[in-house]
Amino acid sequence: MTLGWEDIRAEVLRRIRARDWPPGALIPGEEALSAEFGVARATVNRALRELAEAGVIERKKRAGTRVAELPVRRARLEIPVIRLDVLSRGLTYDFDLLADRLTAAPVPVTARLGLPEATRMRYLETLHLAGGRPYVLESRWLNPAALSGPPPDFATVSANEWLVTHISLVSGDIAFTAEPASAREADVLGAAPGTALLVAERTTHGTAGPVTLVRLAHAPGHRVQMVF
Amino acid sequence: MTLGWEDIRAEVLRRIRARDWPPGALIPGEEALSAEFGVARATVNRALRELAEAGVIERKKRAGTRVAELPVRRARLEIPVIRLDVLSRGLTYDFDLLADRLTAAPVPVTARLGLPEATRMRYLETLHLAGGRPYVLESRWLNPAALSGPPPDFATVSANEWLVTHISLVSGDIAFTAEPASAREADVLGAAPGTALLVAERTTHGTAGPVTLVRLAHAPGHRVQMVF
DNA sequence: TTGGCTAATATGTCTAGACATAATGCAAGT
DNA sequence: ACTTGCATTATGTCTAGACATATTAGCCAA
Repeated sequence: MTLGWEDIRAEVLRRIRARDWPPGALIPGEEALSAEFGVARATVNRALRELAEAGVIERKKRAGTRVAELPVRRARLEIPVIRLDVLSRGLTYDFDLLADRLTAAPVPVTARLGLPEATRMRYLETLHLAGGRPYVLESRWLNPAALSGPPPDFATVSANEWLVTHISLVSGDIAFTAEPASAREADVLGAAPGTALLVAERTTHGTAGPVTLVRLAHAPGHRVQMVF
Repeated sequence: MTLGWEDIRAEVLRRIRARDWPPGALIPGEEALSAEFGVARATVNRALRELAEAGVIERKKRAGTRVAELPVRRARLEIPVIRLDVLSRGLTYDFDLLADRLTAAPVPVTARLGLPEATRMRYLETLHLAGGRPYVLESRWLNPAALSGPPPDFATVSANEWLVTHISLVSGDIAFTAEPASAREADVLGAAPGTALLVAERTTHGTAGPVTLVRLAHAPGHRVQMVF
């Protein structure tokens, strides 16, 4: 039975955990390890590259590979389209378009997207329903200039879903916060004002500039789950 | 100038964005692409593997590679040790050990960790301070049986930090929720009761079984930021 | 001492070819 | 019609060797 890159990864990880190679230590080079395990250097490279991506080791050319002092845990969040998120919980999905207008965006919005002040943007407010009950209130500012084709009727296709497949997204970020429900949010989500809501704020940038800033106010009790 | 795997990845991504290869479509095999681009198949493989990890395409043996219908965005959350998190914000770090006792863990705790009811566990309550002000309240249930060596004095080294370097973590999960501050949390964090708090709940499992369940109640206004 | 050049070195990537593995579809037998 | 088994095929991985690139240590000169 010959060794694969996953075996190499496992063995290196074991030695790190066992403190054969303590935090901060320099571990043997790829050449040495490939000789020891009897595999090609590419195989060792693959194993070590994965460990570096996982934050367990740090690699630098010429300087070699060392065990990370304080391993940074990395968890992956999968951000599905809201419709699929709801369906995967075994609930029926539906949504209501509450607002759709073209106005000058407020300063905090343009600032976060890096657009000139008072840029005219499309404001969309969508209430996503799971099993007939409010699930998420989506408040979205959309930069019309960043769209390649004409947008559809957002009362038929949710903005959330259309954008995923029609925007050449390049980069973005998400932030989670806990906020008290505003009067409007409380009303729409069917909760008491001031209730603790999990809020996700996302900005996305495409090839044609900043695309959208969206605020997702989740119904009380919502959990965002991640695995690592 | 010869092409590298990042060039291949970029070109494939461009064609997907440009809808040359629309969602759901089968794209040419590695052999065909390597011929087209004039690179080795391994290079194409590396490029496509990265795209698959990013959720842009889906690969199956024999069935080939197709463009994902609904690309699932994947964001990565880096979970640093709280001390480093605070320091990286330019604030001084400190912590207080508020509680440390050995008791029978309540059912919800043992259930989530998959331990027998009423297992005796160590309960640790740590208040992390940033710039002298409350930052996070850490409430941790620790399974003594899952520790390989003897734990240190948690009044000197925070449990948060010691565990990272001394546990062979295998898997775990995190969930974020928004919750109103309990009387105790409000008191400790210096907020009004009922204030919306961002709460992170983590379970971790090591090679020697379930290790710990921790609840991090963040001070009001806390943001958890992720990039993708 | 300081600055900059150079050579050594570990990782990063590529190639060409090979075998392994999984999933599919077809064919044969019940 | 239904199942079983086999050949096919695309991806997954490995090898051995090569060249590229970043970084460091050491040396030399100002």
